[in-house]
Amino acid sequence: MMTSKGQQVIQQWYREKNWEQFPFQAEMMDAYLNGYSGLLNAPTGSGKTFALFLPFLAGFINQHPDTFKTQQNNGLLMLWITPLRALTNDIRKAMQEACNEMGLPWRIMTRTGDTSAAEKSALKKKLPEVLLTTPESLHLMLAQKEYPKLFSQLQVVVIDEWHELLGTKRGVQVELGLSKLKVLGSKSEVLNQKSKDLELKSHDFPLKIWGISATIGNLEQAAEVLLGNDFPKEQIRMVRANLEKKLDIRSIIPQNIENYSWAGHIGLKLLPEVMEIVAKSKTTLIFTNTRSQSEIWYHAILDNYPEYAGIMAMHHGSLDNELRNWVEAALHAEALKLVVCTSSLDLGVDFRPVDTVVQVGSPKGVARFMQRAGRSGHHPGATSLAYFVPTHSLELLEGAALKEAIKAKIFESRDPLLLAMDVLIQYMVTLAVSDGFKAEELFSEIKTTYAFADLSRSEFGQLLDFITTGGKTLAQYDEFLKVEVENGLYKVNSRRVAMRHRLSIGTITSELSIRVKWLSGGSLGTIEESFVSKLKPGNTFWFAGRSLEFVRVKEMTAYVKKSNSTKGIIPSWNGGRMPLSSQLAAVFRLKLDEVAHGLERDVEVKALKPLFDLQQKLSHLPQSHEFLIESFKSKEGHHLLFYPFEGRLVHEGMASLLAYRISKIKPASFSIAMNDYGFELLTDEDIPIEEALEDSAFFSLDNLIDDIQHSLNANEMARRKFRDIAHIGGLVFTGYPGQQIKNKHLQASTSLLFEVFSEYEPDNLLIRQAYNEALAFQLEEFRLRAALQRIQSQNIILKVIERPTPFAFPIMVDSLGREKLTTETLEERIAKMARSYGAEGVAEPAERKSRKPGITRKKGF
DNA sequence: GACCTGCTGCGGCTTG
Repeated sequence: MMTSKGQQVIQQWYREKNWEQFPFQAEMMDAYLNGYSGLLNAPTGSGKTFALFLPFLAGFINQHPDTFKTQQNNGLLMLWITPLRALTNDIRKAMQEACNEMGLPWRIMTRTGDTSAAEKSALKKKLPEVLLTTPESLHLMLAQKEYPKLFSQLQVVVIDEWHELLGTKRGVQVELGLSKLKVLGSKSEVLNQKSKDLELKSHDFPLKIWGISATIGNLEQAAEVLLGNDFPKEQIRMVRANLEKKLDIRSIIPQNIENYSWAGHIGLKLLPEVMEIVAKSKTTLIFTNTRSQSEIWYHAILDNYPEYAGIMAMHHGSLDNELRNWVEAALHAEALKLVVCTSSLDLGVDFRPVDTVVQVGSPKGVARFMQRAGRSGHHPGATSLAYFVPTHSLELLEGAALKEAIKAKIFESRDPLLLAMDVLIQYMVTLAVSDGFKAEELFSEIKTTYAFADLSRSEFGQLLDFITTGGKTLAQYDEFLKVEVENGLYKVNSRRVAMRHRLSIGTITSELSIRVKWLSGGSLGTIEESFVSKLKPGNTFWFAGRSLEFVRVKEMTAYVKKSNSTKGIIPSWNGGRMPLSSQLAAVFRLKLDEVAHGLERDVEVKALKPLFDLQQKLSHLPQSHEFLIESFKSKEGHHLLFYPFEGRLVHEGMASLLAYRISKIKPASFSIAMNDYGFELLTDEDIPIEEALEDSAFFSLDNLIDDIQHSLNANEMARRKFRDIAHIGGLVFTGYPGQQIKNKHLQASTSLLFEVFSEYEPDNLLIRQAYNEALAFQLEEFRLRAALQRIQSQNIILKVIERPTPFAFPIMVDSLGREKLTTETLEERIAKMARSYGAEGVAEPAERKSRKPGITRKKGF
């Protein structure tokens, strides 16, 4: 094959930079120059930015072989979208340097929330050749008058980190944005072709769209979603980097498994073992699952290993940005030996000096663990070293499952969202705010997206009604009449409506948080309203790794001063709940089956032998064709324990469902507890479980939805989902920047809307969406069905047990957490419970306790 | 207002 001028220039420039090291770069160049769009599957640190930027440059040079060094442009040629504004600056710098070195007089700019007003207006006057932006900022651009001009010269759009967006509403927003760019881009290219007679190989979609994605279970589908339904299949390419990353994963095995905790999730008992690893490593990242767990670990290390003061830092999403940036910079500068963090450090730039990663507690998913493990040994060819620290005994088996899954290359999928009406409504108003839209034109554009392929014309009609007249229900309220129709053009004429809309573009909603500031000025981060409300002036709490005395709260800010107290509570945040992924759960069940068959391949399984022996002795070790139920009586009542090993969300739904089905035989009220492995039904009456099991309907899928509606407070679940939907759909205004409307008011108004719709317009599309979201995300209906189906084909083993088994114990401890009034720490209560049940293997508060800091894992006082 | 272990991410500054 002839190499074009563009390729020669690029190759010459890139030669010193190890082009040959990444063979996929050549394949990418070829795909791009031949007019393909598609998906590049490459991890961070593989030069993926250049893999797309350089082919684009080569294409440009080919179009202007003699003049490219002087070629002036009057428009945007490349749009680069990333989910993280922090990434835009690094990418911009790298691109700009490349252009400078090649003598190309180009400007690379960013447009995000961080871009100054001056820069934004500069952008409006003269567009750069390359613009780096976020999905939200793209939509803000679409909300500008005469936005088509911005994109009239556009040749390629790159969606970086597509796997992070796919499966979220931000992803849907990207799909909608692309459907518009495709129309604008193709129109302009047709013009270009006529006037300049460009020689392009493909003409249907001259706008190229490329996604960059880490490995996920559904890459092919990821490409489909990105490109939409109308993209010609023969114009799509998948380029795979196929860079094998060597991983060395080791579980930390508690020395005496019989004395290791059966329950719990903090894992501090293994602190000495972890610190041994830290001491031997150059730089270590300790990943925890929650922000409060990071604080707890940081505090414990500082207390027990004071020599780490100054060379250790913490990083999580509620810490001030300035602090987080400092930590990242210090990591790069190799000034830190240890960072305790959450997944906030998952993203972003690579941390080259890191040689060891420690994961405390189950990462709950294969991909998440891979990504974290990959943070260490960040040189091409280097081996990543990651340790898994179980926080309770049985979790050790997850370590074995993780290794197995990684070996078998099992990855989670990101399921694309369908028919997110709230996002669509927002988009429609966005277009109405700028130049307005024609209904039929827009409908056909929207139909090209994967998300709205099944949108019916009548549903679209309902949405049009909704934004123009408020729909059936809200027609009397001016507040909701946003869009007007003039000669078939849907337009927003009110400046107030337009501005409010621009203020609320985006799909990320969050709880109102309180900023924590020193009395002397300077911000530490944010904590939640509910936590602050429990503080009294003079109280001490630990946050951002410091002991703080609460002074007062004023205008959404909690003022604090330094405290010398070594005791204090640690805030916890209400974040998302991460159930065990279905892929990891499946491998976990596989491991359990091996255990039941007496196979002891893994060190983890060997170590757990005493625990499994006890489980077998007291009850049973289920094989893969068996389903274990344990029945047990105590002074609290009748306990039933079920073990689907399917993740806690599914267990929550299944527990309510089965409780409901039992109560049809004999009325009773149940209390429910669950973890990722199973769930417990507890009632003070005798449960007719044998009778229930004889009925084939017990685990049946028949009447599933109906029974779920009866057994769970489906209304309440939908009402909670509706709150976010109402925000995104623009039904409530969250206030001007800096003066947010009180949470309680918003709560009340979305709740009211939910009721009004439910009563007068039950077929309302947003209400329907709320129920669907509750079913899909809260209940994981799909997994619930699959689990029920599996159980139906299994042999049910019902064991009457004398006392809690190793499987049962952690679940029953879980239910302790819900008791409202107690002054004991969880640890004390576990110990007490262990004594009262005579359960073996439950550690008394260990001898290490004297070294431990005065942390109680309690919320509030 | 509910959650009780629970991550991450963006954007906007003027009307009525």
